[in-house]
Amino acid sequence: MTKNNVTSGDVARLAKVSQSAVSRTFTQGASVSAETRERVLKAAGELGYRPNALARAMISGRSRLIAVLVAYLDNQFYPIVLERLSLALQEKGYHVLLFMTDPGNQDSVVQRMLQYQVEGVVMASATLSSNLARECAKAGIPVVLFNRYVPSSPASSVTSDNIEGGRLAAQFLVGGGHERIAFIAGNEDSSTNRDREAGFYKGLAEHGTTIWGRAVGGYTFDGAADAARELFGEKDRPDAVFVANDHMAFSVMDVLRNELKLRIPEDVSVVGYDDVPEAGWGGYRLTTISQPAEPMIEATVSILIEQIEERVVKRRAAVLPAELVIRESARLPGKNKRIKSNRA
Amino acid sequence: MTKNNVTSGDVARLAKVSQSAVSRTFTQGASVSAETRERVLKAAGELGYRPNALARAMISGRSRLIAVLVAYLDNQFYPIVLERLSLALQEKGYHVLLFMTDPGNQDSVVQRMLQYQVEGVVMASATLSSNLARECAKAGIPVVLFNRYVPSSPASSVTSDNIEGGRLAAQFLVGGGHERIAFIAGNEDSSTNRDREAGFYKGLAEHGTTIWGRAVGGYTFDGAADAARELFGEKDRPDAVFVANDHMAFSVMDVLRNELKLRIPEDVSVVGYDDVPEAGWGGYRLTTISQPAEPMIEATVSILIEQIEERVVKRRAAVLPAELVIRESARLPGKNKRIKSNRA
DNA sequence: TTGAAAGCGCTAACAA
DNA sequence: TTGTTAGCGCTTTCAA
Repeated sequence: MTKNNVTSGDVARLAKVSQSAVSRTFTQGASVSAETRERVLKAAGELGYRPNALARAMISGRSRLIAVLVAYLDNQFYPIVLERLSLALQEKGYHVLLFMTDPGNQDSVVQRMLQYQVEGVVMASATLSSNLARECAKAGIPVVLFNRYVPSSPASSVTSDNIEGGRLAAQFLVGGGHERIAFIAGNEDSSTNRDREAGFYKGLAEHGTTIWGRAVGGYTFDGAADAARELFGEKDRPDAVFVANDHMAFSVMDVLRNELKLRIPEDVSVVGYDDVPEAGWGGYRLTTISQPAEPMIEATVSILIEQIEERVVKRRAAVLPAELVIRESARLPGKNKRIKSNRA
Repeated sequence: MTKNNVTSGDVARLAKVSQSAVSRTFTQGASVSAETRERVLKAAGELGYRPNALARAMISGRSRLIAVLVAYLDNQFYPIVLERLSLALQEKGYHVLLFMTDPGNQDSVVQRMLQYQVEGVVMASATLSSNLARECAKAGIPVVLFNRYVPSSPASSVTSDNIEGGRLAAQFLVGGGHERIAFIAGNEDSSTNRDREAGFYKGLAEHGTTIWGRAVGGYTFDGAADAARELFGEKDRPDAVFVANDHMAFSVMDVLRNELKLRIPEDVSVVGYDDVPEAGWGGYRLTTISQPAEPMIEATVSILIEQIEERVVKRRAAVLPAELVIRESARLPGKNKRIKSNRA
């Protein structure tokens, strides 16, 4: 603000055309003659004119702003998603208005993003309050839940096939000859945890076995450490554990190795979920279920843009295939290095 | 947009007051009688009225938007900064417009953020193009460089005391009795690398020694791995290495341990810079120089807000103290567990 | 294709 | 304290 004085009127005066002519040269698909256009561009260049996006948004009803709500960025999955998502949105001419939320401030966040006339919202690593969903629906703004879903809500969702992912983990662990297989849950209210866990149990059942032990880590680093201590503290400990995400799996591995002096995978096999960059690092070499970040982002953007441009908000749910990535934190079933999901 | 029909006019009609009365009840410190205020609030509540931030920004010249430019989010230092920064800004009533930039698209990013009438910009993990600096200066918009600085530019900066941090690393490594001390540089054009390296050499000199070897990792994971191979491939290898940031240090540790079968810290001591969360993880236990993220963010916000509210853009440079955090990746000099910077 | 005119939703003088 | 009035910078009819 402060100083961005140059308006379309100034340009018009210099170019000796009407102000609307200036506006037209700067709007896609408006009819301007080549000559007018050139004069306007020249004048604009001389003055350093830049259309005011706020004014444009007001009159056209299109802010080209997308609210992205994020709750915490310490799980590396989300920074990467945020990076790719911004990039993809930028490419389509939209811009990201970033909000950090926690359950406590979500109502004020909703108000603020709606005041800024955002055209869509994506929620990643954040819990959807029913209030948010309602307000957005009322305003006719599409919202997509990234890596989560709420069946009862009108919000769209994009997830990996968590059920199938859980099943893959079970199949791999059973195949590896493990006999006491445990699970460390994330946040029990989350759809990701529910589905991964359900798929995992289903997979175990398909191979005629069941869960040996279970603890809850709440998707936090410290919570996972406690869960690991609880599960592996006894003499009769599990010989394999499926952890609901990589972020927790690292913490579990730390406890197993450093506190309990167990070897991975000789004493215990560990399988995670997400395939964040650290999973490939030498300190962990974590066998995990990979979430297809890129396709998930593409789906998010296309759902959003479509609903914005067609001006119809309808619930859509994209489920992208997950895939097992074998590294060294779990004993191998055979010699195949990569098992694909059988649901493409 | 689509549907947020309710305007201050609608509220005014229902409350039977003027439209300005409505505006006043929603602006800080405007004079409205308790009665009017109440009637307006009631009507607003019934209609679900929400002031349009865009319209407000236009007329008042205050968008309350801050552009945050980021280049890559795979170094965990930045996601965490982004999280805290958004939170701090949100608390002050500002909002983050996020831009992912690379040297190639920076010009278009500048144009876009200026179109949105941002009131300030912070650049983290991104190189400042002189064009950006110039355009912002012309527009009277304060910019603060986070974790970097450009001496010749009008942009403010917030950094840790990288020179002193480098010195601390040298002192610690020399104290640990190492005799062949090497350095792995980040991006050689960056101020962080220049200062950390200069401080490191200065520290070595103060103890009557000099650098044994040096390689460049470019602040990337793969680049650091190559640098480590280059430096440690020879028979006559270093017995200690200071790596210009943690992100690279992890990669270096992976190469040393897994490829070269060297023990840390028995064969080689490794010291990093940043103290990202992973540095504390069991897989690395990295001794490192901690950047004071919280104070750095506070400084960023206060520089920004002050310049926005006083409407004067002047160059300021905040340098916050760095501190050695001792873990297990480097041999100890004595038995003290924490050496503070001597410049508070 | 062009210009004149209206007006998006709001804040900020100004007078009352 | 209140209402009236004049715009902020732009897009979009509407006639020409």
